[in-house]
Amino acid sequence: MITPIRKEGYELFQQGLLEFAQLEVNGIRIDLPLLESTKARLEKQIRTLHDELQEDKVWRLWRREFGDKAKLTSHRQLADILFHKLGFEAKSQTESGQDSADDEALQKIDHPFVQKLSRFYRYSKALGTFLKGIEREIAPDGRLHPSFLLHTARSFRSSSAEPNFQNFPVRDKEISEIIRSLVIASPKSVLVENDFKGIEVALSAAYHKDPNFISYITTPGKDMHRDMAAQIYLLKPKEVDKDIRYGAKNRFVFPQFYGDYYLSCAQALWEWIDKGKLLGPDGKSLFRHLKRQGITGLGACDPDESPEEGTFEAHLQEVENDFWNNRFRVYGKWKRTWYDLYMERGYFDLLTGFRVEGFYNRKQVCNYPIQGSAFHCLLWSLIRINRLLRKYSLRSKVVGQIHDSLLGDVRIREIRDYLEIVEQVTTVDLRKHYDWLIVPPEIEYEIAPPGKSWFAKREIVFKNGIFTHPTNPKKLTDDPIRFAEALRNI
DNA sequence: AAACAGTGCGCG
DNA sequence: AAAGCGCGCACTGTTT
Repeated sequence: MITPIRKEGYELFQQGLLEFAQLEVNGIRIDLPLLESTKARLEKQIRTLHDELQEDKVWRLWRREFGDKAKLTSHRQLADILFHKLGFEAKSQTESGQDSADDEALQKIDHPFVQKLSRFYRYSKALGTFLKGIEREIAPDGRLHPSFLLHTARSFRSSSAEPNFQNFPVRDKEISEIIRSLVIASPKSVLVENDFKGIEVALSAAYHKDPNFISYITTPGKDMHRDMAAQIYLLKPKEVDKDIRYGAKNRFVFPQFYGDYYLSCAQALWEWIDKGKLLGPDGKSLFRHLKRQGITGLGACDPDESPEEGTFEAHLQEVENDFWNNRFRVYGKWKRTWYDLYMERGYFDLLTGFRVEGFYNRKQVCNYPIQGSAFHCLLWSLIRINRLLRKYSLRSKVVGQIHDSLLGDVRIREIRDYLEIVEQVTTVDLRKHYDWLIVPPEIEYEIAPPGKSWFAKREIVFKNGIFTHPTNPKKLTDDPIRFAEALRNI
């Protein structure tokens, strides 16, 4: 049960709904000829893979087992073939205790049929969910009009449907190119994406106010992911490279913030040494370095046994303990008292003007305020940006929203005006409005060159009306048309 | 035919 | 004490 406890929360959602409706009306332009050709190409690739798979002897076994009911797309059948007929060892189970045949499991099986099947599933997902979803939902104006909703997410964020615009592929570069290349700008326009930088981290700080945490975020040169990487992999901070830092950030720090625990982190971080091809200070495998530091192996990672000394899992237990009780002890204490207060009162309040009542577990109680009000910063900004776009009669439109980012379909002549509005609202007005935002919000700028798709977006730097290259501090230009031309060369 | 549970996978 | 949080959508296989 969500209730706005203050007029502010009520107005945020009421006005937010109106602006979401505006986004839905604006719609996202789709490259229709490319959609048709991409679909045909992908269908052919999938057919080929399907035919090749059906020539494999594993498929003959599969047919023998399931007869006419045999289907390459049945994970239930696949699990039976892999783990009961072919004798591969199942390494993970589903929630109901069945052997899991998801991609993580498939990647652990070194077999040509299984690896081809994994590719078949990847392409099938791109076609079935995304290409067909886009095709089905395209309106007569050649645009997608996804719905953006405020009444479905339990965490007080938004959701998107018909199609879900918030899960278009981005991490898998090959699939991302297939799908995001279809999203294009209107005539005389470019696509502009603005992401809040670390807005959930900023909200987290606003709730717990941990001084060390805040110092990490606001002090130039300080870097919590680098320091955690050093502690986790027993390195000096300056020995931490990009890949090592990436692993610490995404396999320890963020999972810990959301309530993960050392055993699952230890396994993920250990696996990353191999996957990320991590190297120690001597340029040889990081495994070797850890061994020299007295870490003999990962450990059994059995939740019922306490970790054996000298294992990576034992080390991670110490790292986790230090993380919550020393490094970020104020944050750790906030988690405990925040939950205790909820248990006592039966509700918790968000900084953005909502009261949350009902049954929630410890993690939900600690995560919802952060996730929810981080999104509310985006929502508040959207309302304000749309009003200013109308006030100045600009023809540029916001066309999509993904929790902490906005997608604009921006007239080339208006690029500078649009970005100035975004900058003013997200970094100045927002901070003034939510005075509890003790970490100043920052916004990032990505633009697709004229004539290019969403996939081709490039990061640029924009400050005080001037566009610059992200690495080369040389001023690009302050003229939007010349700037748009210059974008082609970034 | 429609509804449902289970599994899997895309995103922040 | 338990062991990341939040969404929407496709597909299988069963039940209504």
